[in-house]
Amino acid sequence: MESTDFTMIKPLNNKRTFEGVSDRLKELIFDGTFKPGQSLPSEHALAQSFQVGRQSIREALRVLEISGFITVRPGTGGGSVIEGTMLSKMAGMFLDTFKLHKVSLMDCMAARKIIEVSILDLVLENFDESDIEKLRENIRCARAHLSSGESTFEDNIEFHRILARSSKNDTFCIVIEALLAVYAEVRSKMTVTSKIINKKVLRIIDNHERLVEAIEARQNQVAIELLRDDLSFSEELVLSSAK
Amino acid sequence: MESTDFTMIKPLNNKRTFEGVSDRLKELIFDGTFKPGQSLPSEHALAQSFQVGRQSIREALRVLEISGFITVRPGTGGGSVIEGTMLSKMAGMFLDTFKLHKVSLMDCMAARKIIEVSILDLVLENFDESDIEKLRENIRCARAHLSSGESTFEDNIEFHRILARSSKNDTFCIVIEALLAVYAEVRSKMTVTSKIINKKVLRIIDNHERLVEAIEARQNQVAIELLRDDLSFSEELVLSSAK
DNA sequence: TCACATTTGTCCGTATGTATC
DNA sequence: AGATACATACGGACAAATGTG
Repeated sequence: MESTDFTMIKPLNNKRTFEGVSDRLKELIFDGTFKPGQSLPSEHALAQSFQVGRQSIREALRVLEISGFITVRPGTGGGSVIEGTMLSKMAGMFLDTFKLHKVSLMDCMAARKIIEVSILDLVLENFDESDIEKLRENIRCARAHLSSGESTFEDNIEFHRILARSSKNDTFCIVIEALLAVYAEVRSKMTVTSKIINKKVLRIIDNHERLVEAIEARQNQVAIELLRDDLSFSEELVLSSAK
Repeated sequence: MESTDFTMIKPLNNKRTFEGVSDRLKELIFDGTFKPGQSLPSEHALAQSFQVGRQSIREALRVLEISGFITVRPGTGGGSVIEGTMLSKMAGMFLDTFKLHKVSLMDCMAARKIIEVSILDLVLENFDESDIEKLRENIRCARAHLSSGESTFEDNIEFHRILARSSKNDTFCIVIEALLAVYAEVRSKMTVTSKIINKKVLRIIDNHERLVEAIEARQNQVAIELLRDDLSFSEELVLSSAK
């Protein structure tokens, strides 16, 4: 300790070093200094800029990585690339929360039913032709996969994603993404004989198609009933397999 | 490299070391090997157990920490304590997602209105006396804070949290927690003159009280209208201040 | 194909801050 | 107050991955 008074150049923040770094980097991403697609400086460069050790930088990057702000790749030209969306990480964390809190599947499916039906109201108010086209494309895709013997699981998930987007409300998109993650996790663990599932899958796709028609024709009540059917069917499927 | 064949003691996983560690620790928390309130072994002990360096352990712990699985405290007897809930971290990440995706406040408040009204249906089916008592206690608390000049902001947030819990559906609790985080963030940035806000706050509390009465009396339609009023009022408040 | 530079991934040794006893 | 145990942080070193000439 020399006599010169080092009146707190850093200790004024009670945060840990890596927290200060990750918070600062978050700010810079939020305010657009670093844009999606761009890369953050290398760990070494960041350590020099922030005047901290590389370990602190790494822990800060770890925070940003699992929060979904960046993806990190090794090697030349690699580094920390700023992501444009946090949706998948967000949904993943939602899933972890469900597991830790041991939320019942029944609760989750019930909530999903209620929320999706609510969303449908918004969809019926706000949809446009391109939404209908995306939904139809999804159905075509699902039929193609079905006939070639591939799984239509992802298509069915995507259908509900597109439906949520058609509401033109981003909040619902995020919420549905999270709920779908739970659904996807459960379904992915289901072992089903393809014979039985084939008939069921066809029913789901046909149901989706009728739903799209009802939406386009603005037959609100019909659409709501069809969506309820669809979700009840998924509910049954999941709850029965989960014993 | 000796001639003895090291047939993959580790490299069989393509994951990074800290990922393997954090995933394994997650499993151990999920399956109840480590229970909430308990502490993980110290970093040094973990490093020895996993046969990896401390830095890898640190990054793994960082992942678990910001995911909400553990909280870390320095000092003797400190360490990594397993948390019982990830709700606040979850809500925080939801907030980050909102910011990064630049979701409009209007969307968020609209979604909240729709979802909370949906929840009210469940509340009216499932509430019991203890829920009513908790809501009343919250209102008493809010009035006390109001008369002593303190902020009733947290009370108002808590009211909606309790309402969500009364639905007995954990999924909605999580979703509402996330939406409330967005609301809280916006409100916390609002600078309001206490004179004006006092009248508004009183109106909110009175409204909450009438809502509780309507729920208890099972006047479903009245309750729904009162909740809509309450949320519309919040919506106005937030949207006007946000320009 | 073969270096070579860059960047992340990992480990070690050491020192410091902090909370508990 | 002192000792202890722990997280926090730094710097150096080397390995592994990846793109470039």
